Amino acid sequence: MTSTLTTPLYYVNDKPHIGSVYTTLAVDTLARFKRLSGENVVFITGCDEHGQKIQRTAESAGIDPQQHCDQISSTFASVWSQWQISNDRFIRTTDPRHQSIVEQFFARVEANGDIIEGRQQGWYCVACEEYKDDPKEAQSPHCPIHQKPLEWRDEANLFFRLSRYQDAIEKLIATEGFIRPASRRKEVENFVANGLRDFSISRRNVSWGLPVPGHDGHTFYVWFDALLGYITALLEPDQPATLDQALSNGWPAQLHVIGKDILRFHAVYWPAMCLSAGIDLPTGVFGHGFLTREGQKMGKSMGNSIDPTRLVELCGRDAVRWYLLRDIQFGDDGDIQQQRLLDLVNNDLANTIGNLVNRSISMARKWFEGVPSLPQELPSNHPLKQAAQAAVADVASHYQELRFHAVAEQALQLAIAANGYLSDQAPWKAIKDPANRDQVAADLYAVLEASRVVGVVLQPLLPEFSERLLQQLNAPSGDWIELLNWGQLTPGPLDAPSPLLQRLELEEPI
RNA sequence: GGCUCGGUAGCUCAGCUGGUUAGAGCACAGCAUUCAUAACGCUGGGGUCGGGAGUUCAAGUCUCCCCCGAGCCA
Repeated sequence: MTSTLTTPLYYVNDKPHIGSVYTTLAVDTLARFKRLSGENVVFITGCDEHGQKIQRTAESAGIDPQQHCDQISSTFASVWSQWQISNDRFIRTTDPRHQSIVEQFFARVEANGDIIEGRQQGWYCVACEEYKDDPKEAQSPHCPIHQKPLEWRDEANLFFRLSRYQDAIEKLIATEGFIRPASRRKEVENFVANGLRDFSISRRNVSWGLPVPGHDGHTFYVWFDALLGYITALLEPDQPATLDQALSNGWPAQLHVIGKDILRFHAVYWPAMCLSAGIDLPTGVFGHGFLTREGQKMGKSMGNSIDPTRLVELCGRDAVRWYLLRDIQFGDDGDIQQQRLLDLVNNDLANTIGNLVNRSISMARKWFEGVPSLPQELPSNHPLKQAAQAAVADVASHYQELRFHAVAEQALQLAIAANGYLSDQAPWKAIKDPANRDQVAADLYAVLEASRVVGVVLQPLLPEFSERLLQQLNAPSGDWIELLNWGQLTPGPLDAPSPLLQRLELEEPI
């Protein structure tokens, strides 16, 4: 059983922005969780490279569209590597194998009687690659999203008979858990309830796209082609580009994680296409929220975009992952505030968790040369054992449901409990009387063990930070689920600790 | 215009089916402490719960109207 997880295939219109990083970090965390839990994961990301918008962008830059795509998609690839994203695949829709998959898929849909010729008239936004609903007689209408003039189109196109799938789609989106978060389901339901209309899947006069077999002059509408990238991506590098081969490698996708703006494509159009082609439906779609920055939309025109590369250089991977996934409930919109980023990273990671590990190891080394051996087993109602059990409870389902903030909160609570326990027990005082040595040993063991559990819980979320933490504790490795259980640190020497995370100090804006 | 979701301390947000003096974290102030990354711990100030009306013994929590913000559809 393979868990196929996807980010969107990012449009190569421009370099990666923080929003793409956000989505990708979330899927990365989920993928890491699943791998640690023993699942076989295919984590797919990549780029969507066709369409008139790309064609025009390349033209205006005076380069060949392919060259443009090569440039931008290589930027995406290098950003993901910079962020140490654990994707298994990086698919580009200009991959020659993709064309073959699209053709086979289209043939099935056409054979099923779902392709008809029709005429599409209306105002079109090239930037959205979408027809808008402005009335025919509108005078120079503009796209509300892009603020650009709409173009009048009147062309014969191929249509996909989406309307035939009204009932099936209604049933699908009513399925518990198919659309997450649940709060976004209503929106799609309303849209579907208004009646599904056939939509055009081809364009004329767009050369930068895949030609539609048997229909001269048509290229596939970029969305039709792009969604199929999820399937092409399943092909191993050396496998023949057949639809059946790809599908056997992990289809259906378990979850498509996307921004809320493209929920409809994934929750309605895409499943209908799959139904038509007779292939299994993805089991879930998660539409997350949008990020603003200091209360403002980000964008080139605003001049307040966040460059992922600069961000990671200034703050580091751990800090950004922590901030984005712990402070913003995944699914909701969020606002990136620099001061808050600094406060949370410094408080939570450097002070609360980092310093906990640092002080605990220092004491353990000073008085016991490392993890103390226990004179007798800790009582089963030990406060830190209980705190650890609370921290671990539901951790798997929190990850499974993409409640990353809840995971973070639970880990943090355990670290806070451990710090509090140290204050209560004050081993630095107790140790002054040799009669207390056993008690101090037990206390330090408990605190070190609690720290270990914090590290294990956070592994999918903060892979590098957790790795350093567990290494400093000389913690055992093994089955992740097992490692969540209390009491696995073995007595033995420890090396001198070094801070897990330096406090961030930023003079300049990110 | 129809619909959806929000509006709770300076900032992020919790507050389930209505029930004692409305909570947490951050920020801020003070105390304490030295094992530790000027870290940890404790205490405190701070909110007419968007506005108004209503239902109720009792409303942040229910109903209606209005205002503001985000979004989907037309």
